[in-house]
Amino acid sequence: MGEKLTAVTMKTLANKLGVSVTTVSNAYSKPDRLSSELRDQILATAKDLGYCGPSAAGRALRSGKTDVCGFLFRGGISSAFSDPYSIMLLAGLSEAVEVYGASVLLLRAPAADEEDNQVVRRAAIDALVVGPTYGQESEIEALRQRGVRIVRTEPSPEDDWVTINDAKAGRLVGKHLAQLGHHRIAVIAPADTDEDVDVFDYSPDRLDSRITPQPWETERVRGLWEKLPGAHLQVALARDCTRQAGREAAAAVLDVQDRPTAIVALSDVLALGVWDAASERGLTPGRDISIVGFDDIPDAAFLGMTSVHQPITDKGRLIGRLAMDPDYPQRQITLPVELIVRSSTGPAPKN
Amino acid sequence: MGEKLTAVTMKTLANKLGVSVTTVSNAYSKPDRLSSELRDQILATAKDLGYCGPSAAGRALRSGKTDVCGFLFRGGISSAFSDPYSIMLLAGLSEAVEVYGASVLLLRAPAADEEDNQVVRRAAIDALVVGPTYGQESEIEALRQRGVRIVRTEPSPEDDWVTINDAKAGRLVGKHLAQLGHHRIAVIAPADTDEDVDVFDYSPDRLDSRITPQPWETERVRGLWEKLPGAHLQVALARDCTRQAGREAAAAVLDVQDRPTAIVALSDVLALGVWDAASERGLTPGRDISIVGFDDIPDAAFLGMTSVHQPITDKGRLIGRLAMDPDYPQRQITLPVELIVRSSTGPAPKN
DNA sequence: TTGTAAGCGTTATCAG
DNA sequence: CTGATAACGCTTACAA
Repeated sequence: MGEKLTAVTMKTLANKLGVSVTTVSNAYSKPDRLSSELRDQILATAKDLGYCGPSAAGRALRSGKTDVCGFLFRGGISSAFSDPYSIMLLAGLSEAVEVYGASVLLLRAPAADEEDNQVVRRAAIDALVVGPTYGQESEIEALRQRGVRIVRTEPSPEDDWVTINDAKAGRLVGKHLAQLGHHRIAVIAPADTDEDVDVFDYSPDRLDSRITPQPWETERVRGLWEKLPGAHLQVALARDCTRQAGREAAAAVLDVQDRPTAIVALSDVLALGVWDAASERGLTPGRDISIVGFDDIPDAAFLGMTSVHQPITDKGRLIGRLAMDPDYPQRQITLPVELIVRSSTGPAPKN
Repeated sequence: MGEKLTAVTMKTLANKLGVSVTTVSNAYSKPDRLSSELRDQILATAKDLGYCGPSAAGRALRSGKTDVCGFLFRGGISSAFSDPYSIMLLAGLSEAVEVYGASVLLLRAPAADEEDNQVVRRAAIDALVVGPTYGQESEIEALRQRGVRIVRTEPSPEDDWVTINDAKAGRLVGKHLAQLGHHRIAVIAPADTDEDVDVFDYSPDRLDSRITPQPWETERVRGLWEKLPGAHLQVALARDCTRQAGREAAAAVLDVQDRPTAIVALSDVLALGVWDAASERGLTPGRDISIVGFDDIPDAAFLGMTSVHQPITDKGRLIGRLAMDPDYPQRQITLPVELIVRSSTGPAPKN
């Protein structure tokens, strides 16, 4: 008994050394404001007493800085981890954020029907990275009012963003397929719905009426359509953005009389599923059927997938810089895209 | 001018409503301590004034709780994101942690030569998840002293952990290969070094002398060895735990006179690289050469990889529970492993 | 059911 | 170069 279990704080150090708390604080955050001998002495006693640096909470409360960058996931976190795109983005983001001595906090966006999500609102963060817009923006608004810097992956008037030109990406694919003589084309789009695979002839309105497409989806299809005048463009909705869903959606357009000669998946993960479906039917990609994806993820590149490359990791890095550095000059950035032609596309088979 | 830009706090609300700060606080954290009318009124004015809930910093400072679970990455964050194992673990972890209203903070473990990493020490977290032990444990020690709960993926006397029996996993593979009549076997192990691929005959000491293997590596090889008495066991070191590194390491053991009839990669990512290397040489896995991996990740399963399954996502979930719930009864858990035989293994070719 | 007062650990400000 | 003092926004005893 009589055992004193007080936490070691700056005060403890200050008392022990006969200096003020301010000086101890300065030893950590403002090294140039005290003699280096005193600083060394303070750091040494800190190690002695088992003091492990300024507490994040105290620091955050007083200075408002947390050195944490939030990353908001749409829907379940698991979905984000099953998508190489998110993961590569996250990798780049973490890398950049690290340079500023900060870390990344994973935040799950509340579902549209959730009242108000305390988890996101309460987050102690300096900046928040937001992916494709999701229904409920109120949490983001709340954070913005608290002074949290918002960085997006899609254009937004009031926030910073790093994006690509999705319409152009679509056009690159459209042009490529037109040159190869494709006329019957199917688009596989993620629907984020629980319903069965749905197939319909494309028109902008009809797409909007079936799902609430995210801007990048709308834009990609629009660009594609623009370069394929007169083509027969179908859309098949995939349950979600996974390989398996892509496979199922592809099955729906492949198992019919006049199957398309080319399938465009709105992301490479889906395209991999398309590849699976084609292979299972004895179709060789690039010869019997052309397959195109977007994003150019390694797994797809490895197989020889023709895809629209975007610098995902660089995008993440840039987002990280914008998030952590308020003085970074360019705050709304469009990154280049490029069509990488590989073996999965070829001339439309004549039959 | 004269514009007052004060942050909206509980005090603002309290003044506006003529109640005390305590009551406002209770409206958020202890709803049963005030009448529901008053609570509703408070929440309404909060929305009015644009108050977005208790600030994490204040809360953390006063109560000590942050509702954040740290996840410590070995080496660069990028490496963790390139490994499906880490990603699946993280997915399970996030899922569980979310249930407790908490989020996950990604922390990069400092390199062995870094003095003291403020980023990890300062982290405002309730619990820390630590993967395979890395050299410098002092950061972890510091956090433990601050009352941060430590959960590991490998057995540790003083902390909580969730692990698998790696030796048993190795034995399952050894037994399987023995039954198939394999005698010349190569093991691909990740070395985390920049040196060239190194190949040597296995013995426990020799492995330790070449690299500093992590416990799970040592155990897996030991188990394997145990069930393969008299076999010729080689070890090839891969640069890191990536598909490409696995491919390079496999090349080194395949391009020789008496190549092994079976290759055991210590993780499925490496095994995929082995598969690549074999295919490039016209060898069909399961017929011309047997390939076995560990972890049973989807990409490998898809190809037909024989692998030791471990419930990675469940492991993550369990770790999350241990991290967030101090009262969870079982605190040191070993999860089952199971050999899944697929097409990548077959009888040793006689030649 | 509500209020009062103290203090969590830090940093900003200003004075020596 | 160093120090005293006052917040930062919240929760927690305890008191009413």
